[in-house]
Amino acid sequence: MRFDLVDLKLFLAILEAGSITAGAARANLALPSASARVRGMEETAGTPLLVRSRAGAVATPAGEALAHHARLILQQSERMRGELSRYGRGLKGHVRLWSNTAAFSVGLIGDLARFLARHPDVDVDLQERPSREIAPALRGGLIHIGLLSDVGDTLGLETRTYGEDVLMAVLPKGHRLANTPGAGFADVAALPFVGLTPGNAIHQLIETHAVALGLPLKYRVRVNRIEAVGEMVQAGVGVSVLPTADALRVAERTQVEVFTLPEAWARRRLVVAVRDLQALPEFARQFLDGLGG
Amino acid sequence: MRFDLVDLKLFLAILEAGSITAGAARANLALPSASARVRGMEETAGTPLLVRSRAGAVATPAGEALAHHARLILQQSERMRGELSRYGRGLKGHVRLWSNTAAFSVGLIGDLARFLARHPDVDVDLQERPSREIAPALRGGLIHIGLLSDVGDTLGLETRTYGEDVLMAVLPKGHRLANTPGAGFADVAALPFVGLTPGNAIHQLIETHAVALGLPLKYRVRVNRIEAVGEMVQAGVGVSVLPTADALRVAERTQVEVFTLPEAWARRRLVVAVRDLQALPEFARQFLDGLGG
DNA sequence: CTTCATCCTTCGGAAAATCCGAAGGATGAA
DNA sequence: TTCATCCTTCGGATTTTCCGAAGGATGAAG
Repeated sequence: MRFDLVDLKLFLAILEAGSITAGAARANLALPSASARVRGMEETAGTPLLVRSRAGAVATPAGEALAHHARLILQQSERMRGELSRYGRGLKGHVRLWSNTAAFSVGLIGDLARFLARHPDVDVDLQERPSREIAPALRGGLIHIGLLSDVGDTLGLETRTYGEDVLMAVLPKGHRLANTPGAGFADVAALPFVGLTPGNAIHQLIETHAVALGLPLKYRVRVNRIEAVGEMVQAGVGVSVLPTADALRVAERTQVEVFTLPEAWARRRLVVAVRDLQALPEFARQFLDGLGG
Repeated sequence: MRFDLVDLKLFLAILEAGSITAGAARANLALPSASARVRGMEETAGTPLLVRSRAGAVATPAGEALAHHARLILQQSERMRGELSRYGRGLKGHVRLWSNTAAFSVGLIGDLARFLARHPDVDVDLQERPSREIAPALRGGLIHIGLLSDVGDTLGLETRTYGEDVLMAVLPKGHRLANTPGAGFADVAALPFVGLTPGNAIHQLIETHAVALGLPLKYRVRVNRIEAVGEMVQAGVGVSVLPTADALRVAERTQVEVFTLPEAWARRRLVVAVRDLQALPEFARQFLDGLGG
């Protein structure tokens, strides 16, 4: 079969080294073998892949395309090797899990850590994906479990509520707002603000609503670690807004006040979904049991 | 080298067929060859991959993991073959492009169609990704061009403005709001609404701001094609909100009124980014020239 | 213009991997 | 007990792959 993994590895080695000669050496092949392999690939593709010159070889556009895919394939193959070798050393299973961003803030990390501690012989492959990609992946059998927002299309999947993503305000200790009945986002947004770095989904949600209220947030500082938010607020730099789980953790470690935002947009239902509970492997079901426990 | 493509194909064939015997036949191999390959894979992995029984063979958890990766690898390899065969038939280049959702509404599809028509010998691989994934992919050389929101991290990339994603209101012909100076989203959100299907990013943005205004949208109907929105509005079902490009196209084909929403959140700047303009292949630069032209 | 170094290709035989048919268990149903 | 089905093992044949040696091609150096 043409385009075996040796072919792909060799081709990348040639591009990196700049010549077939040097690439062959890197791939532990004799020069004639490398040359023959390249010729074979070019015959199969029906187009030149390398431009040979006095100084060496560079890729044609077709060669670039080949290299692009070769990198992806070899990377995937490397990941596979790694996983399988762990099975050889006693691993019992691999839970494949996709989650939207929100679920990370609702205790997923905690559940995950607890599960991994209790089941040292089960690995978890967790990836963050938009909700709308998760349902098709479940249907196609690509993953075992999905955590997604319930506004998406979950037809034909088995689901149960995982949690709610509710935002909380974080204030310096003793701040008057903490004991003000009826306080809401508008009150918080009017104060100096400790923000997360742009691109963060929660940040964007908050920003959006602040602008909608005609209250553009007054950022004193922007940080990219949740813990840093707590320290900044504690120091009196400003106030902030975090998902419940993060806010409570921050409240444990630093001297701050928190309260739940009453606005409807601060609350989103998250569901855990599987294609077929019966068909789920044992280890995946164990993981499911630990979710939200 | 262990785990060549024949191995992977064979393994999937065995799982589908339910036995090594039948899988070997599907993979055009004699039974002993298949058996030897499976044994070789198991030795390399250091763990059983199949449970043999009287009735056939089923995968162990390790085997499931292998199958998972095998599917991905073979799929990628198939895509590579397809691309390369097109080069054999005269293809000159392949532009790899990731875009966030918003850019689809700002004429990207039009630019794309125009480019493909003018350059029949260049293909475009367009994928929709969140903005925050695009910059790293550019830096890593995974893609040629990225279209993303400028709130993200574009440090070290060459960028220029591509367009703005501005939302417009869509109203039935002759609706009074169309000629009301100072009309805004609050006026529109108070009317019966023609919505897009949940999960759509624009839909979520609109929903968010409606709730923030204390005006939960009154959906008469939800559709998933832009054209259908125009027909619904024309029929007097309700009003809607669409990106400028879509709104104008709808206005051409159906009898509706449109006006731009004045709110700040309805306006987002989009940029086109590359890692290094100099190093860009010729065909990718041509594509770049056509963007926003 | 000649020489030389570098890079690639071609050729032929050796080594290795792969394949297949035949024969030999193992296992559960009849 | 017999039989059918599925898997494994064995030995030889075939095919693939590899490498060293020899042979262009090309541009730089003398």
